[in-house]
Amino acid sequence: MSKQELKILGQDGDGACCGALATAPLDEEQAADLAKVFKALGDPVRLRLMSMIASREGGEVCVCELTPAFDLSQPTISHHLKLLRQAGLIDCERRGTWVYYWVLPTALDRLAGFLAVPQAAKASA
Amino acid sequence: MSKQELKILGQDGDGACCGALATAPLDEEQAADLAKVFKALGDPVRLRLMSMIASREGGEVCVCELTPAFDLSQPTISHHLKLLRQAGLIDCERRGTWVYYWVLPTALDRLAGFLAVPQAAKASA
DNA sequence: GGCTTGTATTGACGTTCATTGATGCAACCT
DNA sequence: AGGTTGCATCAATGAACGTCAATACAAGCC
Repeated sequence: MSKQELKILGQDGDGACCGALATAPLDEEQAADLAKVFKALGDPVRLRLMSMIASREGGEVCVCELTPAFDLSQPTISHHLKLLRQAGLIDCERRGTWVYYWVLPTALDRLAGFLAVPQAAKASA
Repeated sequence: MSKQELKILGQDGDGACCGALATAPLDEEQAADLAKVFKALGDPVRLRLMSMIASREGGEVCVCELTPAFDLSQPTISHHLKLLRQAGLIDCERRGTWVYYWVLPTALDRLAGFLAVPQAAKASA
């Protein structure tokens, strides 16, 4: 079910890490990859989808519970879920008739770590 | 110099806080406000600008140092800087002939805190 | 005052994106 | 098999976005 996802926010820690934003200037490739993830979060509908999935007890939500929460058509919700999945922020699995989505916590943590301003830089603020 | 900036990422801590994404579903207004900030980061040029400014010794960068780092026209860079400023991520000040930009660390920290998955939710992952 | 340099704003253009109705596919039910 | 429900894909449309050339504004210099 999980086809193409971005690898930047994967499990291993070779590339960008803690406070990378304020550590050194990003090169074009890093910036392009990260921009895709932030762009995925840069839409109110997708942010609400993320929070609805992330805040769910058990961590999984059926699409049938997400769609009626919006004044949008079902294809639109499906489209947004696809973008979030391609950004590597969520994943899904078909279980019988229904499809369940969950967030990838490591992706969120890595994004958070990327943004957090390192202590060293806080002095000169 | 600083006209309109988003207040979501301001100094005080009444609204969304640590791990808010995974704590409860966002309402439409919260989602719309936050989406603007993530959207501002959802462009490779703006991400590079952010990292160039944030990683700068002293925390300030003159526009005249930013513009030549890109294969883009000066108005385009100015446009991106304006968007970052309107998102509340950076601020600027004119000093004689030149304009200096710096990041607002609290904004980044609040974004990072918003994304970070709280410990409670990590168990069920 | 005029000239030059640094930065922001305007207006236009091409591309990307969000949204929809129609359609397709998968799984259940009888 | 036929019908129904849940979800994804397709094709089209209007809005938003990134970019630039031209222009305007601000500050220093002659």
